[in-house]
Amino acid sequence: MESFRGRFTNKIDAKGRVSLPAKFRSVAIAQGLSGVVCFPSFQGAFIEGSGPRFAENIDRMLQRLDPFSPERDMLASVLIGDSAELMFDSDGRIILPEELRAHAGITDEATFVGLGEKFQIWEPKAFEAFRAEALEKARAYGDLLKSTATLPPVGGAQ
Amino acid sequence: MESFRGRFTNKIDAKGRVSLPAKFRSVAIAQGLSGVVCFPSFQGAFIEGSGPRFAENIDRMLQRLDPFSPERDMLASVLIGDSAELMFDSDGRIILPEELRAHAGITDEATFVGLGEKFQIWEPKAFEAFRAEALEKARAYGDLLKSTATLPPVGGAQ
DNA sequence: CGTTTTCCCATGTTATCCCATGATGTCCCG
DNA sequence: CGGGACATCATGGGATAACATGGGAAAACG
Repeated sequence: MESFRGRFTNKIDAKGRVSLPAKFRSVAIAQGLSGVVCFPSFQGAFIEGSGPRFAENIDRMLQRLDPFSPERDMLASVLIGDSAELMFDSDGRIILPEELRAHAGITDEATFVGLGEKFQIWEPKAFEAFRAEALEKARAYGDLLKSTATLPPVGGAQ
Repeated sequence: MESFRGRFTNKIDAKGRVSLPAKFRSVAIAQGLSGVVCFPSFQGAFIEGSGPRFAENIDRMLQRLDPFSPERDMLASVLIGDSAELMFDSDGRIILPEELRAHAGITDEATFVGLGEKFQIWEPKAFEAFRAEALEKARAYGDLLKSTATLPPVGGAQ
């Protein structure tokens, strides 16, 4: 499988370990890493995650900027300094660092949501709320879809 | 791991020793040096650090400048003259020279921030302030990435 | 010689490895 | 079509290794 797909809620044990869903695991491994790269979203209270390929793309984009420019340093300290490469153990589990758990309000359970080339990790109830809201707004935004259908595509989702 | 990633705050002991984060250590060793190269930033009160690879890259960048220009001399005096190759001891610790600590205002704790090919060393509170600013500006700077990218947006779409 | 640096060891904490269990799902064969 | 053997997976626990940190002793330096 080549992209992160589906939704899974797993428990976090006393040691802070949580199983990365097996299907996500195989995506990361197919990209050449026995682990995933995670960082706090600056869009909301959840964690962004991806395989090494997406993470390397970010690195490469940053390297196009001048190596000592303030812009590069600021972007990198947010995108890389706040990120963590989480290798899974022999059973496919990862440990979410304290800062990431705090950012997402995660305590004893985590919801993994596949989004294609990347995925998100949510506190389960927070995700439910987000999803309900998204569903509600989708109705209102439905018009937008029609109206943009004839326009060139934007950056967004996949 | 091939690039410096994540953020770690370690203590400086009475002898001036501080552990280089284990993950940074393995990056440097993978580049062929049991140590790191550090020099004062000319952008602010923090220390720049890297493995040997990026350090050699800096040399190359300097060599492209006019050899007798004052600009080149000034850059070189900071990037090379003020730089130090800090080898880690048998436990993976380094000693930050007095001038570097003074430049960054570091006393008893140091925050290591991975930025990909290089990293920075900050006084913890100073970094917190910088990070708050960086987070604020990251969205604006995000355009820099998008415009240079043939790739999907980084911030996390929604 | 006294000061600083380097090496070695001790310790507590945290992460990692290894094995066990139960639950679920898959496949094969009757 | 049904049932059971087997694989996969999430989860838990104990043992082990890695790491950050502190301190002492030996070595280098001026």
